[in-house]
Amino acid sequence: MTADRGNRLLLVEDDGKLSDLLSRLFTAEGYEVGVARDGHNGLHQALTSRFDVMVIDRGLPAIEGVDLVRKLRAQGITTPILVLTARGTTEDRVEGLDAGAEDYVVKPFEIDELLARLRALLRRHTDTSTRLNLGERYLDISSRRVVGGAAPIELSGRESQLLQLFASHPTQIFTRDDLRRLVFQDADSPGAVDTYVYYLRRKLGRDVIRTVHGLGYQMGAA
Amino acid sequence: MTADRGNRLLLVEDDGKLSDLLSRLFTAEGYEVGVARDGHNGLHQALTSRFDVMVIDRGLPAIEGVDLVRKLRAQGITTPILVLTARGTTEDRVEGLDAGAEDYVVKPFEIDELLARLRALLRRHTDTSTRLNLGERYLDISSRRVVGGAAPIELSGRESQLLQLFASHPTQIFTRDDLRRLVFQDADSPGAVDTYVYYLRRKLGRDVIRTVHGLGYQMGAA
DNA sequence: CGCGAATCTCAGAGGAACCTCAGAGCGCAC
DNA sequence: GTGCGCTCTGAGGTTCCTCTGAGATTCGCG
Repeated sequence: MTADRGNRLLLVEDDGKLSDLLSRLFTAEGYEVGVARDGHNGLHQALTSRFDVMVIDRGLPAIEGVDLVRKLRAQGITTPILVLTARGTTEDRVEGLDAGAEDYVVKPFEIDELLARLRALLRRHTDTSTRLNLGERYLDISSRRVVGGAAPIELSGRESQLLQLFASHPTQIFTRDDLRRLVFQDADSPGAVDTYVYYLRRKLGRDVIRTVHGLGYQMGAA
Repeated sequence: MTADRGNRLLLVEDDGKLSDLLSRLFTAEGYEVGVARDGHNGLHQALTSRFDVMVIDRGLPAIEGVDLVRKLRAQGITTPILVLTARGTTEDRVEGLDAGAEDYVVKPFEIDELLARLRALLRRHTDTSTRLNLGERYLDISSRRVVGGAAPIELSGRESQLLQLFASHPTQIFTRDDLRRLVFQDADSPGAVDTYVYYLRRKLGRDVIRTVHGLGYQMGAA
């Protein structure tokens, strides 16, 4: 997950100076960068080569940026796309999202923000999905809800973190100490673990988490 | 464009057996079906809720089918209407169409033909570009009004922009920062986001937008 | 069965996040 | 100019989350 060595990035940007700057920046960050100067070329590269993420400028010759996104999505390409958009009207800024882009950055932008968003994009797209199986129900990580019953059940941040851990390692037995270190910030808050197990049980039913007396807790009834 | 989720269909049919059969058929076809057994009820539902298409029988108690169409059109409702009729004379047909119905099917009819005509009706009428689904209601972007409740609710420009963004991405969670960058011009107006969420909730009900504590906001009841 | 240890349950403190709303500033229409 | 509606600010009140701690309950072993 940490190893972002050699993620392949396609940059579609017509402005020479900006293109140059960005491609060097991305390279310095460890990306393998492919550059296209217009929409046609971008489309061609995207269709003939594999990329992990794309950065596309809105104002492009030949094919406009948002159209390019649309065409790519129409071709079934699901690679995450970040759109660079000039500071315009609200519609301008939102249109990229509607076309199927995952994220957008408004120019002029902070370099650090752009890089952070790229990392977030890759991370988000890497971990398989936002859903974790809970038997009958599932946990929607991004919206922190458990869905599948009559009404969705909302979880707090901690509750969600804890449940995530259990759900992604259904057979593992976690000691209180494991959980304290993995989920809870504070070095010494031994009681908090028990409390949150209790909260989850209260919200989701006693069976979600099993107590292994003397050892710790485990995902229940998997 | 994005949301392929169930077109809402209102069926007004007094004959119990036929009503039952049709509503099940439409549901199986993927429509969200509302049923009324007489003209009064049909009128009431059409005025208080939003539908994408209506199927109305001519021979109705209380208010006759064609009269119902006329009343609906008089109320400014432009939802496409398909009329079912037992009689098939030219005059009948003309009367229904004059009243404002879009299409006409004579009983006994072929199921497939009925469905095909419904699809055609929806396709033709899909000026979805100006409409965004809000569950029971919809946002008319061009007039900046939310329609479908008792009385249409007028929104200001900002309110409309914000709601548009939520409505076109019902599952996405937007951070305050996302919203600030996308909807609000000013780089730093962190409080404005909260204020406009508050305005929308005050006008449209608390549930239109969900708070995800510590993360941001999301379209409510998705 | 009886006892200590482990676990469960829950009220509440403290702080962060959020909601509510009055009002100032601005632009536009008359 | 005057009035009105829209946008955004900022302050105060409220709600929610997190974690603590203490009493009640259950567990496992002799």
